Amino acid sequence: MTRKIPQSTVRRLSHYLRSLEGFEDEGGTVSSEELAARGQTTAAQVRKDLSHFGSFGKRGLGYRVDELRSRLRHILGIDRPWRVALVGAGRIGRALIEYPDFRARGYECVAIFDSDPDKVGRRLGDQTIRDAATLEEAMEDLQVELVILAVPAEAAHDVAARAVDVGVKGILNFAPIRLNVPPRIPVQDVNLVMELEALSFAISQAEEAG
Amino acid sequence: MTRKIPQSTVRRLSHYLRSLEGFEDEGGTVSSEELAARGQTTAAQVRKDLSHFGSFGKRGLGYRVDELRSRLRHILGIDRPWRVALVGAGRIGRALIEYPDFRARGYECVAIFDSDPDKVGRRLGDQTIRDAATLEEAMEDLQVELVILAVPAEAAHDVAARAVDVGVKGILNFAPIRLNVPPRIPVQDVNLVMELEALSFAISQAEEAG
DNA sequence: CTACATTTGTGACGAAATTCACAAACCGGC
DNA sequence: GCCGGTTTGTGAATTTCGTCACAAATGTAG
Ligand SMILES: NC(=O)c1ccc[n+]([C@@H]2O[C@H](COP(=O)([O-])OP(=O)(O)OC[C@H]3O[C@@H](n4cnc5c(N)ncnc54)[C@H](O)[C@@H]3O)[C@@H](O)[C@H]2O)c1
Ligand SMILES: NC(=O)c1ccc[n+]([C@@H]2O[C@H](COP(=O)([O-])OP(=O)(O)OC[C@H]3O[C@@H](n4cnc5c(N)ncnc54)[C@H](O)[C@@H]3O)[C@@H](O)[C@H]2O)c1
Repeated sequence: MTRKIPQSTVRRLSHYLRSLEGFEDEGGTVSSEELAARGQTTAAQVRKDLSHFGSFGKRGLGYRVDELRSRLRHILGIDRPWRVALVGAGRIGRALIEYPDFRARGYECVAIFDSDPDKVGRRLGDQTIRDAATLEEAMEDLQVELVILAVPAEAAHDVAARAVDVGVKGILNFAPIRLNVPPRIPVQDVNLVMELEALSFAISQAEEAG
Repeated sequence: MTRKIPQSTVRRLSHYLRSLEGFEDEGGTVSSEELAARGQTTAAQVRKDLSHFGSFGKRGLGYRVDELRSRLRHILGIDRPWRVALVGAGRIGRALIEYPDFRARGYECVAIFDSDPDKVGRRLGDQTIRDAATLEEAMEDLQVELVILAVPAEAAHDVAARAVDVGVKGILNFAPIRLNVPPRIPVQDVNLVMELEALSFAISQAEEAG
């Protein structure tokens, strides 16, 4: 039933969950058709995506909103809190850590690290910025599971390796390089330059076609 | 030759370009094998990706680094500058606008807008923040082509529609909603919550498998 | 010029993802 | 309890994407 799930399916599951959160009628039901209309996909796709994980939903009726929501939360692994650390309290790091939606989804920031002596000791959000030299000790103590990596590219490899050494389970990487970590550690890359390039590609493509 | 290009191909092209920029030997050549080793793909994939756009490269030798680089720039549409406006000078907007890599790649910020009277008139980067009420007029005057949309979700639809009305060609959208713009306007969504969810999904999945 | 070592470009093939289509399940009404 | 209207769940068909394998092209050495 649940084997190799396409990455595109995972993204759609996130979309479905977001759609469901915009629903008032908690006890009500929703059909694959309605769900498809909100994301931009098809009813068949919705059903196929969900069927990878079991068959909740009643024929002739649809899916119960509250049940589907908690199922999706479970599937995405956010039916429990995650202990997150931010490394790199620079521009992007500060923006992220003050973003309330992460915590609302269960991602709880339990530590912030930076190597800049001017930043160490300052407050950011509800944390005091720690010296990056204490990263191993603190991450183990605090049982950090996820790292948001927002340091310059030169430092990213080193930080990632150290975090993995002390048992971190996954990395959200903003540095524009491919991290060299063991394959068992999932790494999610965010590369905003690439997103802009995808945009200008799409535009240029359309212009050429006329 | 050039028909419907997979999104995954576009992302790989960005990677190839980044790899090439790390090359010293400008006049030298690079093989699909070498290029594949730097991204995590195969030599055949590299050749297939490039073949969608023509056949540059010499058999028995490889691709000339400088030529391939300029070809990729052309394909991605970054062989010319793009006129970009930021709307929403909040946390994420400020982080982005001070990020030097955008300009280095040809994305030039020509205007910044915000609706908050406290922010209007302040400097940010090399720009003065403009009143969002003047968005239409200023965008037309400045011939803005791309918009980086970093406003709260409630405001995003409105801003997007207004930008499209005055001729903007594409949108990089950070608001966690699906914009309702005409299909001819490419929209690239960046949703960081979804990236974290993909991470926790991957981890949970691995744990269940044992 | 010929033999040889490379590496591209691409058609054929295979794998993966999406769409189709329909039997099975369910609800409400009577 | 049965009928009619719905909607799911899923094998099969289709489309899209990635890999393979090899002929054609190029450079080099002798
Ligand atoms: N700012 C953006 O909009 C943006 C966009 C895309 C990608 N990025 C990437 O995100 C990363 C951070 O970018 P930024 O703009 O926030 O840079 P920044 O210079 O503002 O912040 C980097 C922070 O990391 C700290 N740091 C450096 N080495 C460290 C180490 N070894 N351990 C702990 N902390 C360390 C620095 O002191 C600094 O506070 C970079 O890799 C950049 O390429 C940034
Ligand atoms: N901060 C993050 O890390 C982060 C991460 C992911 C997504 N986002 C998304 O990015 C968007 C911005 O987030 P943020 O954290 O920067 O919020 P923010 O509140 O710090 O900034 C939003 C800015 O937009 C301005 N604004 C509001 N309405 C406007 C309008 N109609 N026209 C022009 N400007 C307007 C506000 O004055 C404010 O300066 C949100 O949609 C958020 O969900 C933010």
